[in-house]
Amino acid sequence: MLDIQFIRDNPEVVAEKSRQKGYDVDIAQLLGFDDERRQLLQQVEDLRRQRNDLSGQTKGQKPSDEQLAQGRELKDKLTKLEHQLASIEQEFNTLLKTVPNMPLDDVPVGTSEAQNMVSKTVGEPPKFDFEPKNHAQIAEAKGWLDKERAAKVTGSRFAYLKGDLVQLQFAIIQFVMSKLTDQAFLDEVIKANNLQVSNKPFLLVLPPLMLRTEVYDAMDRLEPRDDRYKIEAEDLWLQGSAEHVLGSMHADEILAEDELPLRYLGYATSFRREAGTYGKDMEGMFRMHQFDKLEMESLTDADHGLQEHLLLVAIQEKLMQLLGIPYQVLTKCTADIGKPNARGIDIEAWLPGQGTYRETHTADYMTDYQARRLQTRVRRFIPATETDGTKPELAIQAGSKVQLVHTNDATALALSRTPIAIIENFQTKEGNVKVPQVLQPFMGGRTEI
RNA sequence: GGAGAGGUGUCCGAGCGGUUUAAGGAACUGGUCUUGAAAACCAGCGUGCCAGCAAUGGUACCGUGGGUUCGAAUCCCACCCUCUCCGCCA
Repeated sequence: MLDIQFIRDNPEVVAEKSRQKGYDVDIAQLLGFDDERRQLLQQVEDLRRQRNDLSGQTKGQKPSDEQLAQGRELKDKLTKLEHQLASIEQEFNTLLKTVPNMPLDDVPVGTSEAQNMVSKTVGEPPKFDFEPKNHAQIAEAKGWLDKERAAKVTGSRFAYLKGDLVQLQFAIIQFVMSKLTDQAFLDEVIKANNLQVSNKPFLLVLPPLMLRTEVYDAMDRLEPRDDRYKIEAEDLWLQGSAEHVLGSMHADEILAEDELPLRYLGYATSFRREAGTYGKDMEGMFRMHQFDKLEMESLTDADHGLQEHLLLVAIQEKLMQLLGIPYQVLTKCTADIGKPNARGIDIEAWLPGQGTYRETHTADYMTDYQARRLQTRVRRFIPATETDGTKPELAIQAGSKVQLVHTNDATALALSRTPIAIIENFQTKEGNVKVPQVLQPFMGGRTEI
């Protein structure tokens, strides 16, 4: 949710930037509700003050008939006004929630994903002296992927993964966990990219895979609900990405400043209905209803949010480089970053089987937009300042202020799509797959599968 | 699933119709003392919203939502969650 004060102060900016993201929000109507609401609120608070005054007078003694009558009258007026206030507040809040986060200035303006900008290309697509196969052909020939039987049990977009592919998946998990929990690795990434961030390692988390409606909605990731799985008879949804359950972990908390940044590396199976993608990417395991993912989630204070975002992208890139997968970095345009996003980056891996780059990672920076509804805050210290003594009234006493945190999430590595990239880029003429060197220690030293 | 207990500020914890503008403690911040630190002592210290340039004032918040009352953290109802015991279970 956006700050109403910001909207009051910058109505044109909000209207324009919302439009850039593809949201048509009636800011004038929103501000009208806001005015109405504030006027009512003042009347209600005045009546409450009168009630409190009266209650203070009769404290410890029986109220007179006159006081009782007065109290009843106040109560009637209040009840009426409070109902009016509640209904206008509901309209106000509903409309306020529809206002998207403001994109940062460096986000390219665009009307569709076609305007996303390739900001960087790393690695050369491999050259083959044979016709490269796609991952489905290789995996099915190897017996690694069985979708036919999965269709029998669960329907389309599910698969049984078997054998070496499973081992490869767990090797990737081990590899990523070993890097992100290693301070030396973070130091290296921070230094190479000239970032001003903490080198605190990530904490491994196995989160719950379901969450309640209220929490999901507060994360602003519940919509479109068509793409979510609802648990029947429970107020629970299957999470679509570990950030949904990781980011909401600290809802309604006021964190201590020295706890930040909070960095989590969550491993979770993610569930997506893939509504509206019928017939798209049906081959292999590119687009599944369920896939495993390692996800980074960071909570920082407002001053470190953007640097943290850049760190997460740098980590994504470094992992891809270590694996040796060619990729490009996409700066997403205003139309393609999500509603709560201020900035969004995608990484796309080169897939020789498709002869194109395809999305394997996302990095989202939400500023304080998610935190406002989650009510995840940090108590920050304001150090005392002294003057030279000539104007002691200018000295500021030490104190603290409570601020919303900034949230960041980013794919560390998505299973299924990263194995696809490995299978296709490292395939041999014989239909085998060379194991990237960094994964070999986690594959029992095997160099080819 | 059955029975019982409970959800209060950053944390612990008292309060169970009107001296609560939420006791007390811890943590934290500043100070005194000290060579320095610890301890001790003194002082400060919740969050949101509304008005205001500000100082400040008002109001709300004691799991959530309703209700009773002149007045609710306190009473009633519903729901959510946690803990203990029993049962079931990987």
